[in-house]
Amino acid sequence: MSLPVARIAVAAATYSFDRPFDYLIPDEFVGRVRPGCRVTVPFGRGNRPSEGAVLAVGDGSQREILKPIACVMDSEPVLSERQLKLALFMRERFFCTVYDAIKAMLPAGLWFDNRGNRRVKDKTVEIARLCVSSEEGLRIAQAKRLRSPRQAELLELLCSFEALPVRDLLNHTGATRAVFNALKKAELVETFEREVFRRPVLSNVERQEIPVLNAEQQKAFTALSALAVSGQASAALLLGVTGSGKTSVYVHLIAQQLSLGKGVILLVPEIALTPQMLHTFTSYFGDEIAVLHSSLSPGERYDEWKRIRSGQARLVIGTRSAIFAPIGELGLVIIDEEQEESYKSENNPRYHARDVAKYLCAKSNCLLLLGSATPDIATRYYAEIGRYHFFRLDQRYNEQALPAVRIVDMKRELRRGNTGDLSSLLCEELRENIRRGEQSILFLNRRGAHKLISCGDCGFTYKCPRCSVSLTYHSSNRRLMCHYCGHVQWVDAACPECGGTLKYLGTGTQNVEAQLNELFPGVPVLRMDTDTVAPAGSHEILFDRFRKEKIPIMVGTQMVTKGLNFENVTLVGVLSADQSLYSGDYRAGERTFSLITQVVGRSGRGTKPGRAVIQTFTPENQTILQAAEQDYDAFYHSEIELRRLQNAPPICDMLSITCTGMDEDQVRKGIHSIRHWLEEALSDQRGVSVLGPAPLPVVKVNNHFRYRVNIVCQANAEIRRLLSQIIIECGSDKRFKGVSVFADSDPIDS
DNA sequence: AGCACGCCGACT
DNA sequence: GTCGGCGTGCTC
Repeated sequence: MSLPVARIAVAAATYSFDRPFDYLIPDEFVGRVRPGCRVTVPFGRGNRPSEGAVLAVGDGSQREILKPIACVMDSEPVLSERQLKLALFMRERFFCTVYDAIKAMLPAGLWFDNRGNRRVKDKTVEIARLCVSSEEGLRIAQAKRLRSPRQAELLELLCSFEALPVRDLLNHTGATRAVFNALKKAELVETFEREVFRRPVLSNVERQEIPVLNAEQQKAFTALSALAVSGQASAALLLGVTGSGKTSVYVHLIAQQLSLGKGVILLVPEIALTPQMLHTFTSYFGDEIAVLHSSLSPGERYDEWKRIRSGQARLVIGTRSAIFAPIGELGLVIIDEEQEESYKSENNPRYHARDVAKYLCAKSNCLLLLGSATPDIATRYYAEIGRYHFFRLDQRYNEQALPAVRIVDMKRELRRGNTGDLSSLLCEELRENIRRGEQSILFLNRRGAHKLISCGDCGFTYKCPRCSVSLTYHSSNRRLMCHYCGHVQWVDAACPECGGTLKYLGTGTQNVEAQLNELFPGVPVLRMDTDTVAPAGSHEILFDRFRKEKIPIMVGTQMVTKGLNFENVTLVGVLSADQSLYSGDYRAGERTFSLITQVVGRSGRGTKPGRAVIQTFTPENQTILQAAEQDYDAFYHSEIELRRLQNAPPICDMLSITCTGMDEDQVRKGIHSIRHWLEEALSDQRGVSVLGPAPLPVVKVNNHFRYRVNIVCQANAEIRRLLSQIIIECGSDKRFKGVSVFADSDPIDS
């Protein structure tokens, strides 16, 4: 005698004991409990109820004493077999529980509140329909005309349609609900509920033919489409300079997959998901599109998810988590601007959408297309060594001149007695722009919250003797520190190279605003930084004001680098190009390059030519020169050499273990013992080195201190298992009380 | 994590 | 005698 048993991933399990648990399927649930359904089960000694997801169903022997499933949350599976496998993969890859992975895959609207109601209800409309034939209906309407003209009118209208939403019916006739109810009572009409979707996308967009490709685009498309229809898994990089029309190639590939009956996911960074962009895609693909991004309401998100799952929408456009869209038969995944850091999740599960996409494309035997003008160094490297196919679009059509870029040596400014943040050249240019009624954007590079120390005379900066990354200054202990290996040293009284004065760099937007007010009294300045854009969506309002009110100057951090086109902006100033260059991270150069190229690209988007001024203490720095020239190829080649020297990704992989907790001392002790474990376990491994521990660039967040060790290695299953084991052991070690531990691959410092 | 079980000290 | 302190171990 065997019993029906379900294997379940339980929400209450923590990473240290996350494994499938077997539960009995009670008779009344047999058939309803299927893989991919969520259930609730009693868990632990106290049998407290916990959510879970059914991974498999099967038979168990009777001898086992299993607890029974308490209830079934879904009448239909909400996860496909593929998604269940993906969740298991994510556990191995991203050091999270299976249920963590599952939660990331499903829309929040699928959960219940504490009263047991679904938080987001299926939205329906009430539809009216005739109970009699339309001829019959018209006759009755005629007969009723004198006695009840409103009813007659309503009835007549309904006769010319099959069925009509009650609301529309009443709106058109101006009748009240009572009139309609009378008809219903007379059994002339009936109503039923029809499910509708809350669509975030604009409907009534005029359809448009997909764009014609030029010769270069056509060549890339031909090669890519051959890969896409080959029935084999592949990955490709499409390196297309700005204005080369990558999107047109995407559109053709998408159209091809849709015509083959396959689904497509197009991932974009948050900022790229603008109404204009959606409008364009809607004009090509109409209702086939579903949109998924963070500012949808739970209802909208849930409905888009259902439209995808039912196959009504087969083109998904969305941000990071859209990679989990429940597409039946996946034919293609495109990641646009693939170097964007927003594709990596900063909290549990710490997945990178690109890794998930790789997995899915491999399992679905389809093409993963990574597109960018400035790809991630790692992606470009893989393309270069043949791991990815590599295609380029080098022609810029609708030719727009690149902004004229000038680099200002801030050391010289300092020598000339200008101690402010604005060079004399930039001031002149600003004045000129104000005079002409054109707008300017000043970008303040504040990446890396800590200060950088640089020589005001020769531009010297401190480098770690072991890691060849810059050291950052910690005002708390007044020492320099390396964020990879934890190396610490004192600051010299004078520049060790030339004996000049050491300068502490790092300014805020308020500071710059004050300087601008002094220089240009009465000229309005708009400030954009994390402080001024606290409420969600408010930066759109600020951008809008900037555009409409033609405010002469905008000063901002990160968010001004991306975003929309401002026709009237003809001057861009980068105030502290160095700041991110010496942030003490192996990605510093990459980040600086893309930051500068992006911000320079904000200038001269309209008909007037643009100018850019880059202020730096190291005007001879190669990365800054390459960014000013917008020479991505040159940058790639020098950067990859540097990575080779540093033995940094993509030459090697980087894994990390991080400890966080309220008690800094405990966290430090914890991370040190982790370092010792790692060293011991990896001592016999060649080509593996353990760096750190070191504090994160911002050591304390929400009263939690954060310290990290980095493991430079060739990441394989064995090393991942070791990390997993270490995290698990920390969970049951009393020295780690109050300290939480997590692992991450290729962490982004923040 | 969260809960029960168990083995010691203070107390009506 | 027992009530409750926290340390220990397990979760189908």
